[in-house]
Amino acid sequence: MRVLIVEDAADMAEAVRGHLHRAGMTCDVAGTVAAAEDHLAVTTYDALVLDIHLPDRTGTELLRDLRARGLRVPVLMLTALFSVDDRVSALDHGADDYLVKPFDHRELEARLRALIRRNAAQKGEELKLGRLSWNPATLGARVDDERIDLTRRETVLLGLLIRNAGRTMSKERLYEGLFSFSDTDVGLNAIELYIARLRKKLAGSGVAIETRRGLGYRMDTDG
Amino acid sequence: MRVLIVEDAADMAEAVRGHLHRAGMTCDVAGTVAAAEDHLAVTTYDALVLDIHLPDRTGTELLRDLRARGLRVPVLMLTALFSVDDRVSALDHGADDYLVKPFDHRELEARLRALIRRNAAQKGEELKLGRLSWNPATLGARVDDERIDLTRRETVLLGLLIRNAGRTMSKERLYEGLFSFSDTDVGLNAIELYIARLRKKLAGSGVAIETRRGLGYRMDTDG
DNA sequence: GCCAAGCTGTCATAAACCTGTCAGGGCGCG
DNA sequence: CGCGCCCTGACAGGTTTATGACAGCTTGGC
Repeated sequence: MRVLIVEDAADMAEAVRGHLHRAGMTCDVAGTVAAAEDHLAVTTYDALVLDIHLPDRTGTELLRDLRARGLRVPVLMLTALFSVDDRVSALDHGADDYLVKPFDHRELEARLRALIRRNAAQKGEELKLGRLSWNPATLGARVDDERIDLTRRETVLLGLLIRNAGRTMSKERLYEGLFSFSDTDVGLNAIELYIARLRKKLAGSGVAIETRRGLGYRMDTDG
Repeated sequence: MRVLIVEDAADMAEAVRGHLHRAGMTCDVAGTVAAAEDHLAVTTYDALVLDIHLPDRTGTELLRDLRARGLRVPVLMLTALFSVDDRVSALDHGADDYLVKPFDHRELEARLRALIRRNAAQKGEELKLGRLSWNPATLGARVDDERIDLTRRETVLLGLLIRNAGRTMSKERLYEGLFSFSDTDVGLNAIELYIARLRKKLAGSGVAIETRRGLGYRMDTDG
């Protein structure tokens, strides 16, 4: 769950970030459209929270550009105006939902979750590999019918690997998925650590995490 | 049991909310079709109580749209008119039941419960797990044949957990099911509290509520 | 109405355990 | 062989969860 918040009012942005973070989402903040585009060029997000009024350009313009480029990431617009025109305009430009300021943080969270879930549902659930299966909805992993308990980070890491089974994931890519920019100063070593822990818990599952020296890791059926 | 009340007369809406609340249901109120749609976009309800006459559009139109979208949530219509036409019209548009104002609140509650039960019946009744059983219709819980007394919130929480037995439910998800938007400022901590209380009452029932740190809670047979 | 009983949710404190660093050693590749 | 990358056990924080005590509200009985 990685979310980009595009909002120039620093206190507002921080408040939203705090709430979503507590809700288990990883958040980055951009104060301008330019900054937002920089983030988007580098990282893949599960959703955007987008203010309409920004210093350099309007959020609507950013949204239109994104859709023109074929990006289908869920977007929730924020607006200070309660006007049907604004709402229609936002939805016309490809927003998935909108919210009028001031809003209840729990409502923002709930709607965002709904958007992300809706989006994720289209991609299909319950991934399997060898005798291992993983369900992103229930956060459960099983080998045959026996459950394996994973911690939060292990769960995220397994998700990244199994969704890209057969492909080599660079350590940096995994790092990005696992930690947000605000997780200050976590060493790359942490990835190695979680790979090791995951390997231990996945022993005998018919699935292996191969090390590809200098390139990254690849999950695949073992043997 | 989460119910959305769509009614523009505030006093009427509040009265209904009060009664259903006392009957152990979690209620949200929407005064317009637009507001109702916003709620529906965010949350899943077990039933709708829908007035026909609303400020922006008619309840019938909302109902038709819902059915067109394939939503099969049980809907009980309220109408001030005693007219066979109105009744037929409502049922034609996909309402499951209707009630003519003024009505007895106990009747509303009974019919609503019947609708929910009918809907739940399709999904299978009387949930069992270990030596614990829970009846969604009567909201009663038993261990073997001995009844255990649960408070309202405990009942709702048990329902959420047992319906999703074996699945990890995030604290936020439980929170959504347990508290409505009008329960202002209830801390997430409250979930932990009710988990603790439920665990105490469920001791020796063969059922355990496991903590998955950072992820949520999971109910399952213990041992 | 009024009172008692019980349900609710907050707070503070303690416990549990997840996280990430470090360091020592292993292994592959040039 | 040597360098650099990777593995992994142990450990110190730090964050999340558990739980008892308490005050405000509701509810139901009288």
